[in-house]
Amino acid sequence: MGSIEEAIHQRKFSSVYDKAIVNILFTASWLDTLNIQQMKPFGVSPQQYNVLRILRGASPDALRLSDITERMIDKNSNATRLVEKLRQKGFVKREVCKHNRRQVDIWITQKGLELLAELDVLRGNVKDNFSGISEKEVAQLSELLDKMRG
Amino acid sequence: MGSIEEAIHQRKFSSVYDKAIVNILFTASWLDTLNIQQMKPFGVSPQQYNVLRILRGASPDALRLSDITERMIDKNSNATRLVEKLRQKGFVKREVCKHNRRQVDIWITQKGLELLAELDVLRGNVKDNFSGISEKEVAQLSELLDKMRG
DNA sequence: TATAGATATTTGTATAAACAACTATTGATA
DNA sequence: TATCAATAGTTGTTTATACAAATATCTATA
Repeated sequence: MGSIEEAIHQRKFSSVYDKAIVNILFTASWLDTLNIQQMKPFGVSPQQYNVLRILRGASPDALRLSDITERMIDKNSNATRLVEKLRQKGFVKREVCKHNRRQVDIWITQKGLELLAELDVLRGNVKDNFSGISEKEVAQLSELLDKMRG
Repeated sequence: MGSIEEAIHQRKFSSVYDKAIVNILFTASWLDTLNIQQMKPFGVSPQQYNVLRILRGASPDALRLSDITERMIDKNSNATRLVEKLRQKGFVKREVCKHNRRQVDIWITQKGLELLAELDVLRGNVKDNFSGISEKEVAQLSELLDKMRG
């Protein structure tokens, strides 16, 4: 696909800043599209996958809904509804917290762990998808993004 | 906000590739949230803003719907509906193409140009929002993103 | 021990995304 | 010049986002 200029048929940007912003948004949309296609056969969306990975990180401990929200990539998403979707499919279990009944504890189930294991295999060695860029450069990309957000 | 590790409370990633992907998605969501808030008072969404900028780039010439789709940041969006929303607000004009009646020509109106001018002022010197990163680094960020997409 | 405020989550609702299916028009060709 | 495939755009439908408002519970304190 090459440069962002080719990708969106735009020859000039008003500044390198503007170009970088467009490039980040475009690349994210591109990644999201790939992810949606890859996960669709498994019946989960990228956001649901993200929640499952968060829960696996804490497993076998539970997380509260607010913990999940804090850790989500997209902070605006509605964790209640995502969790409910996952619960209906049997990938997570939820229970009102006994000590503080405002809170809800959520765990990933065995079925959820198995789904992630399948997806891990499918996603394979992530680096295989990025042959044109070195590990060092990828690390640098992350650093620059961190720096950009201030 | 600092590192992606802080931002989403995650200490370790399975690889630098995985971390970069999460970082791109997170940064895009963060930018989108800022953009939504900034544009809301003007009654346009980031996607609609994107379409208007594309049309300004061609102005005073028209673009066909397919041209707009090709140039959009989010290729999955429905250009028909975005254009219709903009038309209802008077920011674009559309007309079935005379030579090929399957095609639709779309122009940005004076009102649309004025809206963009206002938004340009508001968005100000984009670089002011990114004080922690140099112009050189921002350019490098774009290059790395291009490279990552292969 | 009432009560006001803080906290945690849920629900409502308008708008937008994802993606397939449909319509209209044109171009190629038999 | 009919017919079929290709092209350009539109519409339908399900699901998700954005964000405000509501509910439920807890905590501090007068």
